[in-house]
Amino acid sequence: MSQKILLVDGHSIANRAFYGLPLLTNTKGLHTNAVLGFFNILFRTIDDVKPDAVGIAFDLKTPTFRHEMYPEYKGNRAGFPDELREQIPYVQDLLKEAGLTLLTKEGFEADDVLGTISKKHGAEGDEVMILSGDRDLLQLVDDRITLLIPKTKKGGSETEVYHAAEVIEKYGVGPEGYLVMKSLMGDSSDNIPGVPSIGEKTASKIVSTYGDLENAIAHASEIKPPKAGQNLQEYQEQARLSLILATIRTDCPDPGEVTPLTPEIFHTRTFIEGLRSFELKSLLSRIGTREVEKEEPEGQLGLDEAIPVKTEEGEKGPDDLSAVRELFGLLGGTGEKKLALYPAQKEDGKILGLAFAAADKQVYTEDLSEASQKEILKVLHDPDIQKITFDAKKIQRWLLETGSEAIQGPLDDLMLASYLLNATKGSYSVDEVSVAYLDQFIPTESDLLGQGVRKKAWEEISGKERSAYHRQYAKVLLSAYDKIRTDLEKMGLTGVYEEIEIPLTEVLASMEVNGIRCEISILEEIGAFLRSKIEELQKSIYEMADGPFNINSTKQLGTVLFEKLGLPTGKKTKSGYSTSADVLESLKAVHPIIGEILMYRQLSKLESTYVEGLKPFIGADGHIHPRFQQAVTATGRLSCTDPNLQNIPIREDLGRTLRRAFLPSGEEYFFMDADYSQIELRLLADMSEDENLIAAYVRGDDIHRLTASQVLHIPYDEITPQQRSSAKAVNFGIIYGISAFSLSADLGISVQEAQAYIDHYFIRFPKVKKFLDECVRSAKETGYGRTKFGRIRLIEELKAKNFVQRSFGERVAKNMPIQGTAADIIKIAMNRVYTRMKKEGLRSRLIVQVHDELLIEVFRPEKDLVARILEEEMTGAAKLLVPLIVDIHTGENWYEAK
DNA sequence: AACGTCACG
DNA sequence: ACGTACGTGACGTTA
Repeated sequence: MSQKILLVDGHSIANRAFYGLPLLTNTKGLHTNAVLGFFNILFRTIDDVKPDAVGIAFDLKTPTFRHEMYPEYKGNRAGFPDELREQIPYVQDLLKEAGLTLLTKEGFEADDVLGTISKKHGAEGDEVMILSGDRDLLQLVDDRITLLIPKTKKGGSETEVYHAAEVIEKYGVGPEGYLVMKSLMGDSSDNIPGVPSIGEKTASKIVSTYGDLENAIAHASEIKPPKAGQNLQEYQEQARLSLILATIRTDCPDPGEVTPLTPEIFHTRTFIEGLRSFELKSLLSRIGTREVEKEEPEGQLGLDEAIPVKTEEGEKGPDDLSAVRELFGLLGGTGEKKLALYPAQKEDGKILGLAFAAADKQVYTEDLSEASQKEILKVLHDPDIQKITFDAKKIQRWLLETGSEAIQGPLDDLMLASYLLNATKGSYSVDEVSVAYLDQFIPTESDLLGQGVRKKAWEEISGKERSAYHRQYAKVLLSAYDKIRTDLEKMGLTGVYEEIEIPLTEVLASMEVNGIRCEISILEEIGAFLRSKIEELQKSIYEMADGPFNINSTKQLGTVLFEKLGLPTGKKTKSGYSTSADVLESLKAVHPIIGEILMYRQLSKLESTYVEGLKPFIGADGHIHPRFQQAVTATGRLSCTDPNLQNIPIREDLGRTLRRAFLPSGEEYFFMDADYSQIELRLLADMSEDENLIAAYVRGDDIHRLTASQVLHIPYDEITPQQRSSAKAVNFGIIYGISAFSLSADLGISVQEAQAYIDHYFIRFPKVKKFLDECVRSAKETGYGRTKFGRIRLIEELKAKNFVQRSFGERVAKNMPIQGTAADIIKIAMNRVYTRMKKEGLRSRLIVQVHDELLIEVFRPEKDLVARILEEEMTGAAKLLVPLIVDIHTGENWYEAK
């Protein structure tokens, strides 16, 4: 039986790997780039080649027969840098732990071992691939042996493949000829002497003309250029020696055996633990990759029982509906009623299929016909069945879009659970849950589909693979559920999870499905105006700059302003002069071009981001359907993308007019906008229990005026607008974890003056100081900050030795409880408002949230009722020591409603 | 892909 | 004595 054999030149690949990646260090301080790169190249090649057996050869430290013949051999090799040398044993240990036998031979080099084994297998009719970064091995290539050279280009995952044809193409000679070439050219890295004045070109010509070395020596006098021929004559002994040194031996005694690539290889416990201890996470997830491509994935994937489904034409099996019914049947009776579900999602966001897991069974179906959906809905609406999901909003959207009710009964979302457990990760995936809770490595989506431009659609891989992947994900959810709930409980997060995040999934889904109407003609109108202004400004700027340049390029702009026009430079950035608005603002008086540039910037921002940027998001229904992301921010806020509707201009008049393009979906509706008044400062008062602040809010004072009065010792009624505005900056600063330096920059005063403000503030509001200090102290003790409702944020930076990082951690520890509590409160309010409007059967609906503000599309007859609901549910969302005030505005568009 | 910039709370 | 506000997302340029 002919086999495919992969042979690897260990040192050479480690060397390639080392230089292909930056010098990475894990948390234990060990360098890992060569280890990571080595296995990346190895796994990639195994994926490509799919060999039956693998052999990896290494050099030994002991001298070889070549050293005995020629003591200078490899004499001037600089050797590996220490950072690489120390990684070689790690690579070797990991390979051994993976179950491979390393191939080495006293007195020989790895090349000789590879040569011997490859020729042996070639002779037996096997197909041999040699993986090396060293072109010396080209001499081994024949019709059964191929050389693979991984390219070192950064991030490149390409491999050069050398059959005999490619060798001839590239060097003009065959594999044996390449060896002769080398003995003529020499090789400085191995200190093979060669013949002076013969380089690659001449060597190639000589070899293609005369074939072997002896024939070339015999005809040395004919060789052109004559100098080369003369030298060959003169240095013929040296050439003969070079030939012997360069010749890879194919007759090593007992070179060892290749290891068959059984499913166990690379899947041993010790190997996986080894990778984990090196913190090579990307490799861990890669391991699953090859598993799923195996013939029978089920067993290895740990799927207990796979019910075959008709995921593609021609594949026979019981029809999906009965398979789904069979699985749902397990949920009856008195047993555990837990159902995990995981959707397959197309690129356009549509649901392609659904995987379910219950008890020990999983099914995957792409039959979303009415009959099938009916069956599924029965379960999703069953109040006795526990639904376990990952990103429940996705399912909720699907239900709402198809005109069904959202999920009813107990619902779990392990994405949200993971987010609550560590909000600083930014992205969450089932494969991570699998590793963290089940110690099992499963393929990621990009393992199956690839990434970037080469990313495939689900439809492009086999139905079998789609099914296996999604069933496995559903199974992981079911298996990890108990453990993750235990963790939530342990961290005191059950409340936020059950009361806030889970119910919010339906609210957000409904907001996304509804979307907000955006009138493209209004956008266009503003766009046309902006473009004409931008053109004028551009002209004027070019004139003042004495020539055109790209104003959008900070680099070119910097050159024009600070070199050509010689304006005084302000801050610097990594790559040159800063041209940010605050720098330019300070130069406004120096040169008239500055004002024009600031205006140009402002207008281009509006044009590119808010006119052209929004247009593509307006759907066929005239609505924008953004995504409200629930598991992104570190503090518990929502984020909004595709597009971001949380940063539509409002501060400047011109930008604000863009809000006129946002309209209610029909004549019978208008907008109502409700925002919390100073919610963060009120929370500071509440959480610090500072009597002074609380009293001010209870009295209904203007808080900034009060702050100014107290800090400056000036009567409340005598505060100037200037003083009030400074106090406002101080108040904001407090929430952000103030420093005198930043406050001074913000207010344009000296650091000493700023420090005096801060000192006075804390004398006047001592409990605030105490509260902020306590936030830092407890965060240092526990490792996280916590909101009033229990949400946490891990703050690793507090442990940092580095002052800058640690200071950042301290500011975060002060800010997160406040910002996060405000986020909790508005989420609670959203749930309450949504539930109430739904219960009372209103046609009005929540459409956008902007951190402390809710935008509602109100059905005209429901005006008073909605205003009352908003007021009651928002102010009632939290019981504080100060009143929670909501301001409500109405209008025919978003501009008017603020 | 990273950077600089700027829109929002 | 360190460099500095907290939280986001999107755009255009440059590497």
